[in-house]
Amino acid sequence: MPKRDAKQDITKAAAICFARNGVDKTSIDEVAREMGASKGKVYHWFRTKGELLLSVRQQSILSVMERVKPIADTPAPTTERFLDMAQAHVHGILDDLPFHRVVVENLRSGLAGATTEHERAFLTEIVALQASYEDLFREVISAGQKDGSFRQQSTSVAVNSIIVLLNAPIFWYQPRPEETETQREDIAKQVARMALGAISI
Amino acid sequence: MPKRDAKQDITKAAAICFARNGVDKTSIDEVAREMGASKGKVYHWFRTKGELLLSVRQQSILSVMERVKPIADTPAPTTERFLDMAQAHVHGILDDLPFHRVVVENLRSGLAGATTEHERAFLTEIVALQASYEDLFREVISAGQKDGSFRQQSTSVAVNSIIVLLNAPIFWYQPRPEETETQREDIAKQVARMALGAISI
Amino acid sequence: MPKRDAKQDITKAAAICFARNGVDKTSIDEVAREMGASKGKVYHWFRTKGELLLSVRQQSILSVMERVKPIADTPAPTTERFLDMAQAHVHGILDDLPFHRVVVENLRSGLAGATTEHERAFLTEIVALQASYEDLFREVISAGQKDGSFRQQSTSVAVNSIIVLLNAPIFWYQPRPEETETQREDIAKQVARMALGAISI
Amino acid sequence: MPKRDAKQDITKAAAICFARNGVDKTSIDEVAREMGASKGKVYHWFRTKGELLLSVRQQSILSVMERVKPIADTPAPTTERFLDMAQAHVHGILDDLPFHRVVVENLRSGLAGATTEHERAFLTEIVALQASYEDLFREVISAGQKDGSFRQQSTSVAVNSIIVLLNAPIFWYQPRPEETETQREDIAKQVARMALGAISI
DNA sequence: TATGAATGAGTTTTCATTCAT
DNA sequence: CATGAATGAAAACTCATTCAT
Repeated sequence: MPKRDAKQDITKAAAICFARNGVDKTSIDEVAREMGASKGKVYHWFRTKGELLLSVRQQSILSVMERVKPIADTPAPTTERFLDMAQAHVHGILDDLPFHRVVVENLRSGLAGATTEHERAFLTEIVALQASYEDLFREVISAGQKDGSFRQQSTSVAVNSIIVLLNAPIFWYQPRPEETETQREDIAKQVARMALGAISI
Repeated sequence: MPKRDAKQDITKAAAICFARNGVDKTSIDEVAREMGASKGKVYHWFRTKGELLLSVRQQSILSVMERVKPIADTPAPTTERFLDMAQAHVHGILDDLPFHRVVVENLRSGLAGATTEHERAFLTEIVALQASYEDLFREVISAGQKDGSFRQQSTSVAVNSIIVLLNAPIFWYQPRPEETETQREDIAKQVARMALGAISI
Repeated sequence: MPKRDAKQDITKAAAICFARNGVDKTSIDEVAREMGASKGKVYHWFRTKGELLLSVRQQSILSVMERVKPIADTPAPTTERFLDMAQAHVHGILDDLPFHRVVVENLRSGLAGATTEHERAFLTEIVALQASYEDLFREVISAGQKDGSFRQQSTSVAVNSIIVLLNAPIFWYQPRPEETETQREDIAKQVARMALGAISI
Repeated sequence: MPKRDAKQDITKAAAICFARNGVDKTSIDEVAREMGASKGKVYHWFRTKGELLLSVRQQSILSVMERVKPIADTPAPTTERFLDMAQAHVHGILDDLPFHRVVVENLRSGLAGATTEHERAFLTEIVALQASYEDLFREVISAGQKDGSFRQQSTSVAVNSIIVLLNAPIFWYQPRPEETETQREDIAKQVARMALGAISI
């Protein structure tokens, strides 16, 4: 099995378990059981539990970025561009809810718990990744403020708050068996529209 | 010492510890040490660690409600009323940051981990309290939608999202020693203004 | 409330709790709750939990002795006397099952756990009481061996074994709501008859 | 090390400790220390302390059964067969006294304390094993009642009482350093003889 | 006499991590 | 690469006991 696959399988299993019971109530044994392997396999690919959590976080950022970056690179007008980016973000959240829930619930423990040299290096990398993701929004908002589409205000506060707002469904969305696709579409549209309103003049 | 005092002292110590290291990384021993008492005292007043967390959550809701309710009861126009409520909420969050951080980071564990009969009863009570707090916002938003101040959209999604947005500083605000008061004022104003924009026409 | 009553009430509550969940799984709090009092009351009358267990044991011996001694003092022929004593013993066991169960299940812990000076003194007293009870059977068996009614064999082994046999219902008798009186009568008769057979020629 | 060995080693160490101080006064740490291993090892093989106790009980039944079953399968006349079975049972008890003491002292706690799903399943298995052992005596006693060797009486009461009687040495036999073998022989003979008398015409 | 708050030692259990195979 | 036995450091929780009221 190539390196990538093994690591991704484990990361996915970890995300599922972490989302189900919380990081601290999930044992490595449980993660292994989730993917039908033994504890040893997990430790073969990840040195510590913290590294596993960081891996989940990395995946979470990458998966949303994959959707948002292409739109950010578009030359569309700021308002339209922002709206599309926001909607793509919410869609990404809704499509992979457990993954993102884990991350949001463990932002701080990620910062505090990185004890190993290895972990710290990994964390630095992820923080940079997160920053580069936030920059996508920083840029479009900044541009909108310059061209008069968006209100003049602290860009930092705006960017941070907007991202929290776009993550909001994490806290209250309960996937239902029926008509999920349309529902998600509606939620994504509404939340993105609210985000636009939050920064518009 | 009357019942209230002991329980409140313990709850406060717990909030401090939970905020510092996270709930799972905090031992009951540490909570006891924080208030210069013995582990036994904590267990005399709270049967489980989960009950202690619920107590923190209860205080958190009550303290914000105390600030917001009087404004909600005001006959001011919806837009103005909403803006003031929102600002009061953010202010409450910023003034007691650690307390509220604990709660937001552990919303789901509160739901999943309530194993004891006692805990479940307590949780039900708190869920009702939280619902009654959210109703303050539900009502003003609903009123604004009727009188044409606010956009027509799902009220549930709007209320839930707005509350997450007002909680946003939890995720990024770092209190600094200097000029905190003005800073907070500015942040509260800006976030409240963004919230208003998020629902306005 | 006179001394006797308080101590007896507590002893009875303790016996009930001990029989229900075992001595070690019963807290003093539970004993207090059983009689609608507070932990402090128990500790006012008994210095340690071990003393409480000894008190249960004392009551157990006294209550059976009360039934058996009058018969032992009778001048009836050995065979008849033994049979009546045995039957009275079994009856006593069945009438106060929980009490006696506790004692039998904790014979050794009574010996090992007596740590306090006070407890040791109490234990000595109870061991003497138990010995004097066993003597009732020792005497009748001994007499029967001399007059040719009972088999010649080690009297110690005989006495010890007979008493265990007479206690046997402790291990398997389950009181049922219906027709208990006749049932008990039958069991007492049969077990007593078996005991007689065990020592007869 | 094969599975069997580890589990058996732990069970044996547990039996020794339980017999020495009682189940409740024995910590898992002590069991581990007894066999020069770590607490973790015990928990690797047994999920709970209760399961460990059940394992001791299982061994206890199996070891006596091993001695008695071959005799029960013999075509000897009922009286002789019963006497030999009884003697074998007492011998088994005396040879492994601590083991059997543990079991008898904790018969009920085994029933009440089985909380885990796993434990309940194990308990069911053991109850069946115990029943099959008792059946050996039920059958010979029943046969003796039919062929006129034994008194007509409730077979259940007889079987239960006889087994308690055969276990009696548990309560009073103190192994001494000198001349143990002959002593045991005598005790086994006498107790078996008493048991026979208890059911004979 | 009785109460119940407080203590702190002790117990079971869990789990990340290591390592021989 | 993968397994799973073994370790040992926590951590939650219990409870006998004390003591001020």
